Amino acid sequence: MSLRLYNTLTRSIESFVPLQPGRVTLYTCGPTVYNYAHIGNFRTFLFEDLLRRWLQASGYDVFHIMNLTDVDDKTIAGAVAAGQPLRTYVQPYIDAFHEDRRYLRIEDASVYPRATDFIAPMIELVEGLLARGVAYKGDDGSVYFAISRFPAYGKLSQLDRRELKVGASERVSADEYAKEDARDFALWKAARPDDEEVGAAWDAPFGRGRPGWHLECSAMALELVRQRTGLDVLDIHAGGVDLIFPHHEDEIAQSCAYTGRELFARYWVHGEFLKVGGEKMSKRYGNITTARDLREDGVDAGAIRLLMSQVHYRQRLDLTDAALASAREGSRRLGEFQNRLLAAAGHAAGDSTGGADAPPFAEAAERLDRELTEALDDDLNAPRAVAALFAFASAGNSALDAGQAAGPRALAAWRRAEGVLGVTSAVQVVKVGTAVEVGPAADSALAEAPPEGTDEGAQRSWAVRWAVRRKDAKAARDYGEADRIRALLRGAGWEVRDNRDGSLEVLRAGPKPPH
RNA sequence: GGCGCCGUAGCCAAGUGGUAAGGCAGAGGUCUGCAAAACCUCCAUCAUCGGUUCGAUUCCGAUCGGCGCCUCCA
Repeated sequence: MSLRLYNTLTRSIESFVPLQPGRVTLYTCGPTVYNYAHIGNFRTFLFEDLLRRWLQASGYDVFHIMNLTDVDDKTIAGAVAAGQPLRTYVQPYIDAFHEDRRYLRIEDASVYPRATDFIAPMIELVEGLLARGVAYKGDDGSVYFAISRFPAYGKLSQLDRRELKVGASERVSADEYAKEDARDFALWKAARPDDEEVGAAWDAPFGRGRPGWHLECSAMALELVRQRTGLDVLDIHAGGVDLIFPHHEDEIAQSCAYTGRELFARYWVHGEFLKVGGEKMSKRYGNITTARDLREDGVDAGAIRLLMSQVHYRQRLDLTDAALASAREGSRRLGEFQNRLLAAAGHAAGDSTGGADAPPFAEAAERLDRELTEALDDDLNAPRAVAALFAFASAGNSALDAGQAAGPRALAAWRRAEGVLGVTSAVQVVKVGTAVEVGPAADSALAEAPPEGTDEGAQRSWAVRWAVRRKDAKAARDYGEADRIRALLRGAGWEVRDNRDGSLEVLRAGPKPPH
């Protein structure tokens, strides 16, 4: 059995077969960089990251394109308001996007094309459409796509089965009057003073202006895929469900009218929304949580990824404090297990048994491999994949408690699963007694409050020193003092743990320290 | 008005025509000076009402409730 995906184009689950064996071209609609992306946006990017990782884990060479929309109404409005050139205005948001996605462990796409770097291919595309007679120049100087001349229009969103509500859009833009049909969309927008002011206007044979939103994706996708594979059809195109109509529908119309192909992308996959308090997270509702908000709260990306992974990508997910807390705890547990497994398997590798897996581990590993594959191949059923990971952790903890040896087999299975899911929190464990971090100041005056700031080293040093004091108090059977110190550490987010072998450790679950 | 989605234990959630994964929380237990961690055990009949079926949570219909899209929108 291999990967099956729900294809919005056919509204059914299909076996995934790429155009070229072993290679996949994947295009995902990226952020419009006029602001910080919120985690609703990132839910989609996270689902695409899972798709990307699973394709790679399945052996495919994936060419992943994620565009950055740096020229549209919002970026231009922002640049005008800030009195900056478009490219200048947008740069901090591009940087922030990459920072946020790295925090969330979203793998690098192969390329991140910026719309303003692809003006030439866009102009070429518009010229092609004009030449084919499916585009026309309106009275306002803009160029529009004529839906009536592209019979396949509406296939993706099943427009033929719908009836557009009259006046569903409150906005009646000025260019309505320039179009032949109200549903026609702009390929190229005639330059306005604001566009000129921020450098968002380009000369073109059909008039000075700037690209329409839909055009950007078509032009960049076609250009990059042609460069890479020589083809003019994508394997997979992904995005959020709200892009199905009109964005993706319009991309299909432009691209197919231009290439003459029946398909622009062979598989269209769409992720559902993230909701907050029952409502869609949207800048419009003002219920935004950004990735950086969560990071500042000390949330490990593993917890966020777990939260998202516990709900299927085609199912809406409601973000609540309880759900996040639940995911943090689960992710922490996985992190603790990972620490144990790594230590055990690392130790086993050097011992006389040759590092072989004890039967319970060999069995658990085989099962995890199988269940992970079954789950993810089944339209990326991450909830089931995560369940398999938890089952492995439970079995592994149990086996470790029983003194069973973990070896390379168990380690490989864990790494494969966690490598795709990335749902484990980093749990810092510092063994106390090694004196490595204690230093000469161990018995000098030590502040009861943890050090200010985010210096991990200072935090850890502080915790270790107190832990050493507690160790001494405990050795002296001064349990009152030992308990007081534990409470002190707990208040700063550290837990003290006495192990069975008499060793002592302090640990904390949190975001990965900056690297 | 059109198209569509959802309603599973305290919370989140997967799934199946033959009596329901997983996570969090909770209860009891093992271990521990006390904890923490880990492990073990316990904790649902799947919104309501009809229908089809030997049998439905799983198919069909209706009802109630929540939500999304219909050219800004991940």
